[in-house]
Formats: sequence, C-alpha cells, structure tokens
Amino acid sequence: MIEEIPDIVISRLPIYLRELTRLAEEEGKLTTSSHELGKRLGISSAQIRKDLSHFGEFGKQGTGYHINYLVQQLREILHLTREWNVAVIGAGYLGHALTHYKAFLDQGFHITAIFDNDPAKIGEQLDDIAVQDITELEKTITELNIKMAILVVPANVAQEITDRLVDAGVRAILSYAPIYLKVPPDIQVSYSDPVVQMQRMTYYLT
Amino acid sequence: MIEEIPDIVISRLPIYLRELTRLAEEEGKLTTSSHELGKRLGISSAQIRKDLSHFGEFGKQGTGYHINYLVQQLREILHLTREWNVAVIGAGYLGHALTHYKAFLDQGFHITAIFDNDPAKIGEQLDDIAVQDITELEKTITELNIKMAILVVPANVAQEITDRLVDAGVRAILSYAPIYLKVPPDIQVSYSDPVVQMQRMTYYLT
DNA sequence: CTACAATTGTGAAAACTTACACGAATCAAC
DNA sequence: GTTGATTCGTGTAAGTTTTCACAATTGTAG
Repeated sequence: MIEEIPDIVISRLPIYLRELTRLAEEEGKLTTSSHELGKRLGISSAQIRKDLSHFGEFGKQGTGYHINYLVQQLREILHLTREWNVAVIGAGYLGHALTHYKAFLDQGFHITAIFDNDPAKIGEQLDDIAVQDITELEKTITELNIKMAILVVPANVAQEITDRLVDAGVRAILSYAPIYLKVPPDIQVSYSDPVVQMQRMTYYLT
Repeated sequence: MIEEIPDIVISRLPIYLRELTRLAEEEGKLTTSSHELGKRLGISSAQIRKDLSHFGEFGKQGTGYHINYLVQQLREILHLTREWNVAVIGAGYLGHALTHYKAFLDQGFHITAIFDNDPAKIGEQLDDIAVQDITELEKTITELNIKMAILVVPANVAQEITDRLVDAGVRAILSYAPIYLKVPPDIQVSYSDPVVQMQRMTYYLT
C-alpha cells in the first residue's frame, strides 16, 4: 500500500518547481505542458508525467498543467510551505558566501546560526547574526530547533561535526566537505564537492 | 569495439580517487581492497570492482590494490596528470569563495581569470589576479587557452554567458546558476544549485 | 454537433545499473 | 608442499529507471 517513491524522482521535483516558477514569473505564463517543461529542462515529457503521477493527477488532458496549482502542489510535497532554520558550520570564504546567498532566504531557508572554532572569527557579524563558538553548537541547535545544516569545514573534522549535528537533532546536511559522511539511515546528506564535479568533467576533455 | 563507459561510472571515479588519496596520505596505507574502500564510501565492493574493470585490471587477487598505482591510473583516466586553467564568471560572494578555494589548486585547477560586469568589482585584486570586465571574456579565454569555467551569475544572464563561453572555446562548465543550460552535445555541464539540494532533503523531513 | 489537434496518465517494454556468486590467483602459516 | 583465508574480475541475475505508445479527455474551429 505504501508506495516508496524513488529518490531520483524526488531529486527532480525541485528542478520542476524552479522552472515552473520561472515560467510564471518571468514569462507570465499561466499554464504549461509536460512537453514544454521538458524541452526547457532537457528532460523527456514522459518522465515528467511519470514523476508527477507518483503524487497524484495534477494536469488535464488536452490542456496541460495550471502552473500556480502545480507549484503549490510541489511545494507541499517537498515540505516547502513552511520555513526552515538552517545552521552553517564553518565561517570561511564558502561559509560566508552561503550565509549571504540570497536564494536561500527567498525559498524559505533561514540561516539562523553560524559556527567556527577560530577565535579570530567568533563574534564576527554576518548580516544579522554573529559567528558562534563551535562549542555552542549543541545548545544553539536545540534552542532554535534547527533541523538542517550546511557543512563547510575541512575533511579532518567533518565526521566529528556531523556526529555532533546529528546528536543535536539535525536531520539533513548539505556538505561541501570532501569526504563521505557516515550517518544513521534516517539522516539525509547531500554532497557538493566542486573538485569532484570538475574531475568528472575533465574525463571528457580531449 | 569502442566501449561507451556510463557517465555514472565516471562520476564515481573522483570519489574513489579522493578516498584513496586520504588512505595513503592520512593513514599511510600502501594497499587497500575493494571491500575496505567500499566500506569507507558506502558503496558495495562489487560496484567498485565493476567500475574499475571498465578501464583495465588494476588489482591482484588475494592482495587488493596498490594505492599509489591505482591513484596514478585514475588520474590518467580522468586527465588529471596535467593542469587546467579555469575561469570564474561572477565576482560575488560565491565567486570570491570559489576563487580562493584551496582544493582547486591542490588538484591542478588554476583559476586564471575572473570576470564581472559590475564596475565596482572590475579591477579588484583576488589573490594574484584581477577581476576583468566581462567584455574581455572572449579575448582572455582564448589567450589563456581556458577550457573550463565556473559560472556564478544570476539566472537571467546565465544562458547568454554560457553561449559566449562555448563560442570562446570553453568545453566544461560548473554552474551554480539556478537554471538549466542549453549547450551543444560535446560540452560538459555540471550543476550545483544549493537550493535544489536543500529542497530535495526537506521532502524527507517529517 | 462533429472533427481534429493537443495533452494527460499509465501499463508494458526497453534500457540501464547494481548485486550476486564463483573460478582463479595470491599469500601466509605450518 | 598443502591448506586456508583473501580478494579480484566478470558472467549472469535482479532490480531500477526511462521510454514508448495508446486510450481517454479537453478545447477549438467550423
């Protein structure tokens, strides 16, 4: 009875959502079709329809999809109708950049805590929050009910910090650390190692 | 005769390389096995062996793999035995952070040009290079023989800049812009939209 | 009202990816 | 030597994902 939806399907939903929002806001469209959406995303129309069919019937034969309605449905499916507090661990260049990243706020991700272990950085003001000592991690995460974290620390401390985050109640981690993180099965991790991405591409260069 | 190697296999090779390097440098190991490597990466040993078998026989029954040898082989497969010049487009927070990102240099990716269209940023010195006017993009990329670029610009100009990069000779793009990029089939693109990654994870939260 | 073009949702087929399991090779211990 | 524990490379099976293709529905034009 419980249909297990493949993660690969889930991972495409935010991309559909992103493009639908563009279609509505920048082109002023009210409706679209799986064909049009697919063409704009380099994805087959059949795949889009199949993906959406896991969650219900959102379109109409002959007409396609009402964009605003589909956007709203996708936002509910992805639990984006609420706002999320997020912690950033590591106040280096990348930590700064991600903390200032405007699109997070636009999409309901509020960075409400930043941590570092460097005394030179602790206390530094970023927008409206201050860099906290890493020793306060557990306390702050619990108090602010933070369930998501962005990890921007060196590889040699990444696993240790991850363990502490999980113990403190964090359930999802976006990691820029160049290392595989061991976490319990109910914890989500998403990796983003720019070097790995570049190295994949060099394979195809001459 | 020509065996087409799946991209999903290619995309795992940098991860193997990364972990092998760690095993050698931080644990001082000389050899490893597919089982050990797999355990450290959350990947089955069979998959690692299968992946590597696309490129040759690098291990020995009963013994496993000589780490240094396998690292060298992977570096050759991925075309990492040379250095790559890289351009960064967009000198915002994220552009700055990626330009300073130490791991790029360690792995042979040299950021040799940065562009922006904001007069306030043009001329600004980042490490040993200056932010150039975006109008100089074609000239500089040709002169420095740049084949890889990191795109850190707003969505509304991303496609236009991509077209210019491709025309100027860039063959691989790591894009942080929140948009799908249309490129000719021989051009590599790798996407990294932090919002999309966060939105995938919220699906799994409560 | 009818004919036609557009489009969805979906069962089945095709394609792709991963896991299994085993012969062969290697090494260490005795 | 022989035995036993490891481990690789790989053919095959199992599982997953994508694509195909079509009935059903909708809207439009005449």
